[in-house]
Amino acid sequence: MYRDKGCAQIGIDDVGKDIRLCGWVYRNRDHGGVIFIDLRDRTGIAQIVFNPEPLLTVGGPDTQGDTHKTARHLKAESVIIISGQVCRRPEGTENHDIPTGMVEVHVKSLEVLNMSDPLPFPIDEGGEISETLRLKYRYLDLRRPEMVANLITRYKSCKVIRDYLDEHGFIDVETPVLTKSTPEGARDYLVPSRVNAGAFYALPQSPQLFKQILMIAGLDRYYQIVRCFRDEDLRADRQPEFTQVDLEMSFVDMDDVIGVVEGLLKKLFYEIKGQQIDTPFERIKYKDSMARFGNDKPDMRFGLELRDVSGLIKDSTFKVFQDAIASGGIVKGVCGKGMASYSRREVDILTQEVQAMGAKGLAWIKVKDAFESPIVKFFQEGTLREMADMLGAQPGDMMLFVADQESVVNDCLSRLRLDIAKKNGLIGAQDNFVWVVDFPLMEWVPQEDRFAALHHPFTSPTDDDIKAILATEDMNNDERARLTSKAYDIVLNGSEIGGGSIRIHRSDLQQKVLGLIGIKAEEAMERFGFLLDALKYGAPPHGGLALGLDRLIMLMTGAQSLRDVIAFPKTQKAACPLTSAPSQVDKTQLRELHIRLNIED
RNA sequence: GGGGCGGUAGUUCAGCUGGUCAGAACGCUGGCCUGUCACGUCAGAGGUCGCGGGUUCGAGCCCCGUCCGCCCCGCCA
Repeated sequence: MYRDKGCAQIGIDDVGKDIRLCGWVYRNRDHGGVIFIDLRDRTGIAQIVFNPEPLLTVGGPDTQGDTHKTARHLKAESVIIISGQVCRRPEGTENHDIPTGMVEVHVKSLEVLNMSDPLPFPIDEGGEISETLRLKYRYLDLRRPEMVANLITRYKSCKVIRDYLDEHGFIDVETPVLTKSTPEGARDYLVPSRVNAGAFYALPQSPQLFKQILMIAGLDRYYQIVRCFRDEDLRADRQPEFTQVDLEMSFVDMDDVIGVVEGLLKKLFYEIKGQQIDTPFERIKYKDSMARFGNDKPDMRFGLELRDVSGLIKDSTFKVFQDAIASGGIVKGVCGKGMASYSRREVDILTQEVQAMGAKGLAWIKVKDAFESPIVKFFQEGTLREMADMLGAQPGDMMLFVADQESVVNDCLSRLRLDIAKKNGLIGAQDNFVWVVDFPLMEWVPQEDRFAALHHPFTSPTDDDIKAILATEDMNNDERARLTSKAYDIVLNGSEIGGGSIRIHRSDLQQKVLGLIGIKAEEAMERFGFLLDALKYGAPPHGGLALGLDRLIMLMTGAQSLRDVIAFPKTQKAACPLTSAPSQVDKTQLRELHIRLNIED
């Protein structure tokens, strides 16, 4: 062993002991005589001291002189090993900002294990560094204490999760990374097969089908902390490869899965953040979430709920609202808390924002002593008062309305609602977990001119809907749109952190549901016939859920980006600045894979 | 695929209406300093203004194209 302890593991109990430490030179303070160096490793920082005169307790003044000279010229991030005596710091020189601030090590010998070149960017400051540079020199970036802390939080969270699931009878089973293209869902990452000319593996978007197969195999309870891949464009909270806490259980219904996951999150937040969260979590129906918050991941830490005023304004003479309703749309509003003082210009900016989301415009009515707006003349005084009541608007607020098709209205107002809350500091400090339940089974996708599964094609309908589906030959569009699934999403502070469902475990029902979303029997057999076959041989009722680990850790650490909780993340173009992946490959490799490139200029 | 913002010293940035605009801070190099902890202090070095083209007497600044990064829409649970 090179060392006796980690840098931050020395303390008042070690005073008087001789000790060896290794680490990186974090900061070097040369006072001409005495030299202080902050020595850093994963555990933290220790102050080591070089005195110009040899300590009385040790011999060799000549070596001491050399040591002092070497210490003076140590460059930042050089790796050194020292031995010396742990001493209590002199009265008045303690540093209460660091855990080891009561002590310091008086160095007797110093060896430079590896001198560092000048750094491409400073790692000892809080200042923002270009992310490309950070990713290119990720090994330096990861030395920063906050990055170390994030990775440690991530590791500890995984350990808590594994321990919890182990205690609840789950076993970790690995599933293939080279697998088959997934039905529905996102674009697959493909891997060409050398030995099967023209054939491709796909990287899994999730182990969905495998975990169902494991249930059919009788594994009873499975989990995996597993890498998943989706070849879609990125966002701050989206990476091309990401990690899921994937779990599946047999002989369960929705409440069982929800119970296990609530227990998991409760334990996780307690162990990692010391935070007590109350279970069971609130549940909200999809339909209600859309109505009250305009999306299926409601941030319920604040009010400002959306209200449908279509009924109220029936008799108004405001043509914009009338036209929207006449063409099948609705009018909804949200309360702009404290925004009655907004200037024309500020309102214009809001208008542009909703227009960017697809709305034709934004109607506003300021609530002051009277109602103020170019459009008040179209409404009865009583109607205006009722609007204000519905929206909870007080004097000083501004009512904001969008009139359009329901989806556009919800889209615009849900974002507007979040904006208003952020700008006005209305977001409560208490974490809010909520289950969104009763999702539609399928939805109409205009671009593809068909229905598609909202969750995925293996999601079970509710018991009533199962009966209805099995009892009829076919269903019309209205009937299909009304089907409800046993799917559930877990939402934390307006971010979806996971989702799952009870699966279909009967072959006949699965066939019918596939039919309803327009997947033909032949196509189904070709793409996931193995699952359909498996359902015929004694598949137990089962269901599960997957948590997005990266996003969860991001929320728990307060990181601004997923990239800050992933050791080696990719840029928005899915590139890795450290390794320069993806990159071109040798022609020979392509030939072996039976691939010829066809790149347009 | 579309929209927005950005790219100037090793780093973070400033650079006005095109004309002392090649600048600051930190870092780096060398010196001084025995109790600092973002030590202090003196001196010095350091630039293809992302890249290509254009307008102009003159471009870091204006125009066109392009590359890269970030945020958002589409896409994606």
